[in-house]
Amino acid sequence: MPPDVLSEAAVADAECLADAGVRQRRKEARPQELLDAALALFVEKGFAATRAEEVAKRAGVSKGTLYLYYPSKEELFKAVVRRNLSSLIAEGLEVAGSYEGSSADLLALLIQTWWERFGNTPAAGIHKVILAEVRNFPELAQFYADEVMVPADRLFGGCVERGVARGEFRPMPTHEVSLALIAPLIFMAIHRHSFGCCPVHGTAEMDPELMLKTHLDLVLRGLQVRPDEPPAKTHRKGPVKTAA
Amino acid sequence: MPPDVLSEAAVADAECLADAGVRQRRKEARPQELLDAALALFVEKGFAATRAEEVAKRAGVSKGTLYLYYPSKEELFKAVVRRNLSSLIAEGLEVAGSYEGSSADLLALLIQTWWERFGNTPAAGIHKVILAEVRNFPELAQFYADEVMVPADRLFGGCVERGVARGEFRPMPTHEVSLALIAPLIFMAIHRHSFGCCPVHGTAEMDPELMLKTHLDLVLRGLQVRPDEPPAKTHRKGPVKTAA
Amino acid sequence: MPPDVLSEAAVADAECLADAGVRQRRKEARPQELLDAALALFVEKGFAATRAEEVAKRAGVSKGTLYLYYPSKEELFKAVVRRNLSSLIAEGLEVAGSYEGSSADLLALLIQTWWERFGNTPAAGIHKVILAEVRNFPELAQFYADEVMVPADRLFGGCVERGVARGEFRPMPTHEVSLALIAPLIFMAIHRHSFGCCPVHGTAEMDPELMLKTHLDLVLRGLQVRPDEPPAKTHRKGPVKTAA
Amino acid sequence: MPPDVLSEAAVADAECLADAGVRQRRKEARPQELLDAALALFVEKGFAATRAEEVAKRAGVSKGTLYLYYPSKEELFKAVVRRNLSSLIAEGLEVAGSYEGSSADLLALLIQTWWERFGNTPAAGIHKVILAEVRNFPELAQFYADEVMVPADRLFGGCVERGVARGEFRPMPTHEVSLALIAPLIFMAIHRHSFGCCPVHGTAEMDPELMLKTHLDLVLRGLQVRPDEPPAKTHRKGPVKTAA
DNA sequence: AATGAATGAGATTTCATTCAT
DNA sequence: GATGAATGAAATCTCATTCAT
Repeated sequence: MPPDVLSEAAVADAECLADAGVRQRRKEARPQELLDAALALFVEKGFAATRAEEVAKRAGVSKGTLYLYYPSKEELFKAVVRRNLSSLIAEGLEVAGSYEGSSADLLALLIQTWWERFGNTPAAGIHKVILAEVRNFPELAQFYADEVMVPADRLFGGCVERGVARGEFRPMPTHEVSLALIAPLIFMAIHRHSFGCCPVHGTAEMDPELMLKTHLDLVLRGLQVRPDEPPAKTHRKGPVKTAA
Repeated sequence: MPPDVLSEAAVADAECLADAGVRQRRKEARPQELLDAALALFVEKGFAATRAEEVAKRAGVSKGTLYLYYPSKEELFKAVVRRNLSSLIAEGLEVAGSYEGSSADLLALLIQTWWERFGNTPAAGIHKVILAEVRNFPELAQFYADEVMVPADRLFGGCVERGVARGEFRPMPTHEVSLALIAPLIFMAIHRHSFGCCPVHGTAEMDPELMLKTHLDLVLRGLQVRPDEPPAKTHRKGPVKTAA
Repeated sequence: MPPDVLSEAAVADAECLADAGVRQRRKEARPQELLDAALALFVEKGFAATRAEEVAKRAGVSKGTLYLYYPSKEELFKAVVRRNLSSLIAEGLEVAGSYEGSSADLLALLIQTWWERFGNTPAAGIHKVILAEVRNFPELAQFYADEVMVPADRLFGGCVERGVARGEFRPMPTHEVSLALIAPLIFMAIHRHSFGCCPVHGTAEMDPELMLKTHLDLVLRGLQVRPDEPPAKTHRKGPVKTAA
Repeated sequence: MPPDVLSEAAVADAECLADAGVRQRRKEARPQELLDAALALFVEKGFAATRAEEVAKRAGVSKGTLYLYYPSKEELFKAVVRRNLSSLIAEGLEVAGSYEGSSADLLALLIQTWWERFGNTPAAGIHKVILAEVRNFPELAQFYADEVMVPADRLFGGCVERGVARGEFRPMPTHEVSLALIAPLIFMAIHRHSFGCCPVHGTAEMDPELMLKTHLDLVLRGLQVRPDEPPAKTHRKGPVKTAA
């Protein structure tokens, strides 16, 4: 829907005789304003509990206008997901591709970047919504897998393999390590969007920076070949080497 | 009139002991049946998207009957949480309390047990629901923190501290390590309840057992003092050294 | 649930062969107990807002038992009305028939008696319910007219006519005077059942006794022929002269 | 069904092309249309027995629209009460304030006006509903007392006191006289809304005008000082003398 | 006769969506 | 294009009534 809607809008704008100004700017900004409003609300309340009218109000338009741009709440939801996740991975792959330093440093950089650019961002809340609602929107599953899970696995997994190939890391099951790397990050992001807002008695305030550092410390040390160890032989699951 | 009525009653009473009443038995089984149905549906669809009538139907009763046992959908949900989570931690604490072996083995045992008794169980899906909807039900936040998060932190954190105290583990920030330990487990559990059902193209089938082993391998190795290292000084809450 | 009921039943069962007593007595008392409970609740909450189960509980029986005696809530309501209104008038007519004193004294006596025997009694609340619900139960209209309105009119109207005939009262439209006599009484009774329970700020506490006396004083003085007046000619249904 | 709605709609249709907003006009008319529909139904069936959807249908709108204007049935009811009762007393007090004639004539005027402007109007049926349901809506009690009972007492009571002060009336307990004055009026109004619709066999058709005149005649004659009487000393709240 | 678990029609209320202006 | 009044399907929850025990 977005593409043709937008091009139609462009035509309409061209016909718009006099003003072409404020209105113009606003009209083109509309979809993004609506997606931003929707993201914020979906992340806060979830899909079902977010009312369409609220999204419209937060975007500064009326309920009717929302439906001018997105034919249903469900389509709006999908558009939010697409918009916010699709561009995520490219950047990471780019960074990884041209990196020259040690694999440990690369992993540290990727994780730090992920956190700054995404985990610490409202968009990270989308994971919460996806995980929660994917079973109610089965078509999202494939989308999420393609857009997020597979690339993330490739990114982090690739980095692990690089380390193994260069003799920096022990050979380990790539896929599983990749998950062990990313899971605490996503979990922490989700957590902050669920509990972070209204702090709860008895739970220590979590410091994400410390958490990040600790996690990285643990995993890198877990991955790295110890000075005293002989480089292990390859086996397990084909190309992946086990530790012991 | 009275005599025969009463003798009839006596006969009835006599039979009463034998069958005790299908009705009776059903009545006693109801709460569990309802909780099971509710758990399954909440986990599948989330709280808001689950209709009360659906829960009733799955439990084989009518809408009205559900409300005979739980006064509202929200109370039903709390009952589900209580029933499925509250007894979990106690057992773990007990095991940990009397354990004699190494801290690494204890952690391995706890994680393995957690997975078998909970993570690999429908009840693990509750985490998904809680994370997704806790902001709409603030009282649940505290409830969940008290019942689940705090005890879990105590259990795993305690184990880490034990290892540090015994010189087996490097000194590290307990709370953060605890989270790094548990996050991948919960994440995996949630993931299985979101995506596990309808497998998605392009994603490798995740093998939880391997994942568990790998995660444990990574983290334990990350925690443990290296043979060549001098036993580090205790410094909790201090700056953490990165492995690299 | 009421313990006395249960223990009583237990006792009855124990004595079972011999007694035929308590149970019997209870069974015969049931309808009245149910009607009393229903009266109290209907008067307090109205017909629609009274739940059948509440009536049963107040009568010390189970919901099912209520339906053993009355086939529906509606029939129960009618039975309550019948039971509580039907015997009201007879007594008054009896008193009036044999009275020897002045008509003013007779009216005073009737009104006082009405108040003591009925107006000041829970049963007076029925008027409230009838007036409120008669349009939802059209058949009650005729019943109420026959059992209450017509006899009351006859009682008080007859007394007025007696006074007129004996030259004590001015000739006035009997029916209207009768209504003017009874209306404040019923109104006061209803009022006490509506507002009397939870006193309201700003309204003076009403003293029913004083109200009664004042009303009687006003009306009797309004009715009675003045010493200085020539005894007026009878003219029912003719135009009524205003006092001023 | 509602004539006003239909005629308005017809007018609107006629102007349709030119106008700039049937919708607008309808929107402004809505609250009154809804209140009228609600008044009619509440008076006919009572609060609990009136379904919100029925009110909407009678006002010519859908269920949802009703809730656009009033957030709950209870609020709708309060709005009906406010709209129909709150402006009533002001007018009376105004009339009374500037009146120059005798107190008897003033009372006659007030009562006549009350009847024409209110008692003989659908709004009078509200009294029925209030009395019947006030115990289920305790906050209405205070509202009704403030808006209706206290002002009415002040109006009529003030008039009685005026008569006493000017030597026209015997000194009597103001509050009680006030009630004795108003009670038959309200009672009659309620009665007409309960029984007036479907006439009942055996009860004389009540002529409200005659009833009003008779009541007024009785009470005024009861109140007024007799020519042969010495003007009594003031003694409020003291024991009241019976006429006989 | 008595019970109370079970039912399901029905009431209130919400909200995604439409459409006249 | 933009609005927001209007709609009605659907969800939660209640309660009169039934019926197996």
